Amino acid sequence: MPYPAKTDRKAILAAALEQVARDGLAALSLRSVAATLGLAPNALYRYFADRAALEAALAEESQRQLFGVLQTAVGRKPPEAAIRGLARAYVRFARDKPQLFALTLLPSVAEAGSEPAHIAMWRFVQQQVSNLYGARQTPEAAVALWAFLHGMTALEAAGVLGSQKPTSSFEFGLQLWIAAAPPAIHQPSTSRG
Amino acid sequence: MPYPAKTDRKAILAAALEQVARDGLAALSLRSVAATLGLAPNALYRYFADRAALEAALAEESQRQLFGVLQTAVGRKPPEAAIRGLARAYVRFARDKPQLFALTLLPSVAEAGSEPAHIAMWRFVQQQVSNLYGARQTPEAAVALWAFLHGMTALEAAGVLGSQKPTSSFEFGLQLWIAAAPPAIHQPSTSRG
DNA sequence: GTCTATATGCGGATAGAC
DNA sequence: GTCTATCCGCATATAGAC
Repeated sequence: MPYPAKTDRKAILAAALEQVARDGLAALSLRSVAATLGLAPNALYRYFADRAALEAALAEESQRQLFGVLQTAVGRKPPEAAIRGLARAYVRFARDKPQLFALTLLPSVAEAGSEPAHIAMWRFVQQQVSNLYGARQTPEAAVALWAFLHGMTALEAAGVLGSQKPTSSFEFGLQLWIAAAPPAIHQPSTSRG
Repeated sequence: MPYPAKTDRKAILAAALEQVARDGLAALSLRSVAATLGLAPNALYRYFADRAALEAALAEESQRQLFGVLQTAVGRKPPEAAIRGLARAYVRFARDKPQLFALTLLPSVAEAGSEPAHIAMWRFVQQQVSNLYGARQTPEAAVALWAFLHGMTALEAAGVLGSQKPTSSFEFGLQLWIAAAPPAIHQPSTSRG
């Protein structure tokens, strides 16, 4: 083999993800990724059809990472604590890795045979919400919670809050959402039946 | 004068805004704007230092437009109806002009001597919220509402809601937020004291 | 079948002529 | 204030070395 593989999907994704986390998706260039890996400027086209394909793979990876963070934050906590942990982890992820977080809502492409991360993540979130809200209002409540959390990250990232402390608004909205949960379902701590 | 002025800031902004509304900010090119105006590729640099300056001016304009829409939606409605109208208008603006709306949270630069649109808009929103919530919790409540609305637009635009109807979640979250307003202040319809 | 070399087109930005 | 000319960086695409 005169030209053994110098790289693979995994290495490319790792290098690209590092650059995105540092400079943002818009600043990403296939050339710089190739350079990092010691390759010709366009060697990556063998692994990704075009820039869009690479971006989709990066989006998938960002969603996997966010999902992992949320799972860790929830752990085996009872419903309300689980939601609080999840909410805090979501906002923190967005704050700590803003460039990565921006990929979270982009169209993604999972590797063949594996479930897209955003599907599994959304199912997970809905499960946590249903533990607190019951099945009836879960879809609406879950979307509303997600929207609130995502909006908070967007406002904070945009810097439009100015002197306004994000934390107090975060607590305000989250408390408001939790307080609206049906009290009957609020009691049992986990869904073990 | 061998080279009389063929254009001005206003004409450039109008042409650029039209292209942004159609194809998005990322697809905007100074060249295409110049071509639309019948100018050399770099003639715009006389009016804007660089692309970023043009983008900031476009952001300012988008914020002015959004502010106008919100003002119209509120009109002289009583507090709760004003909030509902404002919320609906915000989401509708984002849905109808997504590319323009995306400029709304970008750093903007107002023309010399005039107040930045986002400042005036935020003051306006807080006034509407205070009519319903009273002064005490207004800052937190206003940010929480804005975050929820913005998040809804982001989720809808990203297409992550799938079969989930956005409207029901919108109503759910909005109702939840309104119901949390202090009932004592909920009564008087306007602040005329 | 992976990599290199190369050509083309597009966009941002600057220098200097008029 | 506009023009021509030019440089740079990036993405796409193809031909050819090995």
